[in-house]
Amino acid sequence: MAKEAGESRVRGSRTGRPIMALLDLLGRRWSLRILWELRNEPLTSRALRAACDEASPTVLQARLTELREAGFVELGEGGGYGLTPLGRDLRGTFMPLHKFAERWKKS
Amino acid sequence: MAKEAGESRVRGSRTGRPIMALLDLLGRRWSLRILWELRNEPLTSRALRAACDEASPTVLQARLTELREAGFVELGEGGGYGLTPLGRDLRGTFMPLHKFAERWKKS
DNA sequence: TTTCTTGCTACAATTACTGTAGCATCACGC
DNA sequence: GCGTGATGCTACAGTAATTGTAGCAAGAAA
Repeated sequence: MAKEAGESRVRGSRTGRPIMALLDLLGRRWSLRILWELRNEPLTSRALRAACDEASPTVLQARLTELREAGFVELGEGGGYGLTPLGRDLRGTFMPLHKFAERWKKS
Repeated sequence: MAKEAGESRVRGSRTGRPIMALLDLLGRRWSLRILWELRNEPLTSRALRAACDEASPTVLQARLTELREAGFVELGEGGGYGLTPLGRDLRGTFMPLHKFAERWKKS
């Protein structure tokens, strides 16, 4: 699907603004969750699926492909999905969501 | 759908962990985009729709309802949707996405 | 009372996702 | 070599979510 960062056939905005492409990609089902579950260590496709409440392998596979094409996730040589340096960069930007979620719970 | 923060019938995880509920809510189509478009000022439902590339009012309305129930968005008295204090708090946590998106584009 | 704009809904068509099953490949123990 | 188990990944029918278009009721002007 998306082939290069910030361009290409992205649902919604086609203005080329990378933030739109990013919001679109992250707004697909399981995208955020996958990045979240990979935040600490790489996981095999099956471990990842278990972490994602046994979500359908069909979507997970689709999301993983998209996230790989986006350059956020990679498949290690010995198997197992992990974050790329760029993916770790992205992780850094939404790790604060964790603390926000706690604040949210209290409201 | 969701009625209170961090609980209730949330797709995916039912562990009660608020981060899961948050990732699920934000992972629905147009959720992130709506919050993004409201980041600066309140918008009327129609202005919001225009900002969201004329997305279907059906989904937008559904997302707005969910985001309102989550306490992130509110409908002002004179009309127009805006972020609540909690919503502005949330906005703060993913505003860095903008800069990340720029870095991403360059990769 | 006509003409806006507002928030919001109906509904059929289309797309996305789910759940289950299973394949091909590789490494291991034997 | 032959089973056993794990890996990444795919097929496919059923279900749920989203799209696109049209339109409604209420309020504010004019």
